[in-house]
Amino acid sequence: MKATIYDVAKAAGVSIATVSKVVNQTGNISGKTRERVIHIMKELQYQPSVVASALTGKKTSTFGLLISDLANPFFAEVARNLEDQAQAEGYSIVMCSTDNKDDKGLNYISLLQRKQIDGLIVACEFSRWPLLQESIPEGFPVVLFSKDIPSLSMHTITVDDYKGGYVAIQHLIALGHRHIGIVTEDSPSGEYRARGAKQAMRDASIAVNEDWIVTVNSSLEDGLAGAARVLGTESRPTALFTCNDLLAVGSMQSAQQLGLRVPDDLSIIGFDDTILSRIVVPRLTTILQPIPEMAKETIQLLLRQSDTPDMPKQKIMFQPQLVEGNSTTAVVEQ
Amino acid sequence: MKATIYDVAKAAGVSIATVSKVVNQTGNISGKTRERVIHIMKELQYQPSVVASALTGKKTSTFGLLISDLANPFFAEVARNLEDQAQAEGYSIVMCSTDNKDDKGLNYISLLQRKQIDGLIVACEFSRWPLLQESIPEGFPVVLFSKDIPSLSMHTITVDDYKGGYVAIQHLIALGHRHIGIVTEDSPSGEYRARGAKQAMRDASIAVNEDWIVTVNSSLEDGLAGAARVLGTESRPTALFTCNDLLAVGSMQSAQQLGLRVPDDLSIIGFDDTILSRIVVPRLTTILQPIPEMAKETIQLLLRQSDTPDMPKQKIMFQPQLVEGNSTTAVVEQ
DNA sequence: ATGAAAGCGCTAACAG
DNA sequence: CTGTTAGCGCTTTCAT
Repeated sequence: MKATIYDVAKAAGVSIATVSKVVNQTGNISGKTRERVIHIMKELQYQPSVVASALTGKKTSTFGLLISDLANPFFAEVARNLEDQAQAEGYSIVMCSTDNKDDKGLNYISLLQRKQIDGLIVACEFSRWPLLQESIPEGFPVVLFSKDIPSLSMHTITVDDYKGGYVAIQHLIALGHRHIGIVTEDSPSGEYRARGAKQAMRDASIAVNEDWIVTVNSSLEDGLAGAARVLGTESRPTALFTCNDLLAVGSMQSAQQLGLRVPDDLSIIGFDDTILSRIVVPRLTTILQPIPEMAKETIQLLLRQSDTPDMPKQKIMFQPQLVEGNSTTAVVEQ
Repeated sequence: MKATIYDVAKAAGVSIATVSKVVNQTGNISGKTRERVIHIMKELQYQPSVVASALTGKKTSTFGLLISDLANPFFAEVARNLEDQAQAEGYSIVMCSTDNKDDKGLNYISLLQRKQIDGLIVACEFSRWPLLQESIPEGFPVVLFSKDIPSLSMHTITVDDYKGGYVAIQHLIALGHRHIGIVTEDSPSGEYRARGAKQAMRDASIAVNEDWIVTVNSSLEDGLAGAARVLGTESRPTALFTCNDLLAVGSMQSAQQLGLRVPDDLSIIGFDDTILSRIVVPRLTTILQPIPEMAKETIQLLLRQSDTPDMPKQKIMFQPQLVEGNSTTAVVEQ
């Protein structure tokens, strides 16, 4: 059987209160007894039970993560970084893929609460966001990761999607492109990105051609099909901005199928800078989200909420960053 | 405050034992009282505390997963599938990336034990495997996922790596290749795969050219560099078998840099069938691991171990499967 | 500086 | 069919 605090107390000839104090470094314990207790603990390989201590109102040192799909490279990277940061603070993370289904998400939330997690990171979509808000007790530590739902009163870590879209287009414009298409995803961040993109075009007095703007789901196939719709138009654009890397890769494949060379015949710029962008040839030009920093801030925000339950809600927005690959190039003068 | 079993009992005018019984569907409770209690539970939004019940010796309904690197697409997919299967059984998973570092792994194991997880899935490497064995109590549910360490007495779920390598080479041979290189990873499964590959060559009376066999770490760059070493030889092979998809992609890039077209000048076959293989052009021919089935069996094995602690150790080996992409083609007669 | 004792929320005999 | 009660392993006053 595993050793308990009683076993240690008995073997050390002290009370369990004393053992508890040396474990938690609380109260006043003489150097001698501390030594002795510590020695015995080693000997017995005593491991304090998180479960028991959680029952007395202490932390479980566990966070929950609701994520769209762990198998998606972008989210996998997010999960990995969150875990690293949590681990550095002595926390572990229970990860839950919701596929952006409200009921799955709500089920997980209820389950995680029963498990008494110390905080929740939401990195998935909800079709009815208020449900989320309702199912979480007031004052419970939560951070919305990488999505900003203005109607929700919650701490939020995002990248500036609008700016990201804007920067992407600026890059294309700087390369001389005047005919730009957009393949966007049907999601809040997708919208922001597209909106920023359009604004950049307007600010440069470039016509926004609605025929060159398509909204699709987020899969390779959708990217391929979406790009095909744009590229199949009579007068196709010379450059394409896609709202994420997966769509960008799909678009590259579409271009190839149509006999268009990237970047010579068509420049493509993606978003996220996932591993995919490094895999494809040519290396994708894309907009990077500073995931490590965002993850760090997320964990810190969660931690701070535990100490300060009624902390004013923060929205922290990180700046996206252009990563130049080889999928974009200067437009060739006709 | 959250409602406890006492609140429910009081509101329903029964004892906590009764409430406990209706919650756990144990004992005999009259229909009427059950109804009433259930009603009150809803009203109070009562959520039984997993922590408290775990303290009385019940399960935490939580598994731990030690994985090399969640951000790696292959492992991300493994994690996702494990989580799905666990979720279907009412379990959640705490995920821990170890980067294959022994100390990280051991730390996690100790932490997870303190959290009283019900089982552990090990999907990472250890340089000193016995450490693993030692740090886990006899009879504690564990499954080794996708790695077979013969010296360890543990339940194991693997794919037949040897066979996978064998099949890969058979495929190349069937296409007429007689000059085959291997880019393998420095890991147990990598070795099995390479070994199977060599055997297939011998069985077909094909010379195994050691100059065409390189062992590298597992990264895109390593794949690129490794392939370059092989392809740079005086008389390069017409086909390459790489021990995983990442290395395959790296090899494709190397081929491209050398001006070799895939598959016309060089056939490449990978291993794992990750998302990467679907991303690249041409679509990678690769050897698939049936991850969903493996994940399912893993969870079941964990579950069964809880019921039958002294269950005889099983090693379940799944069959790999060839997925034909466009990165391999018949060798052109000179 | 140390210990006794009362809980934390729940389960499981054991009574009734 | 329902309730009483003794823990589960730990934390935390409050005494000593």
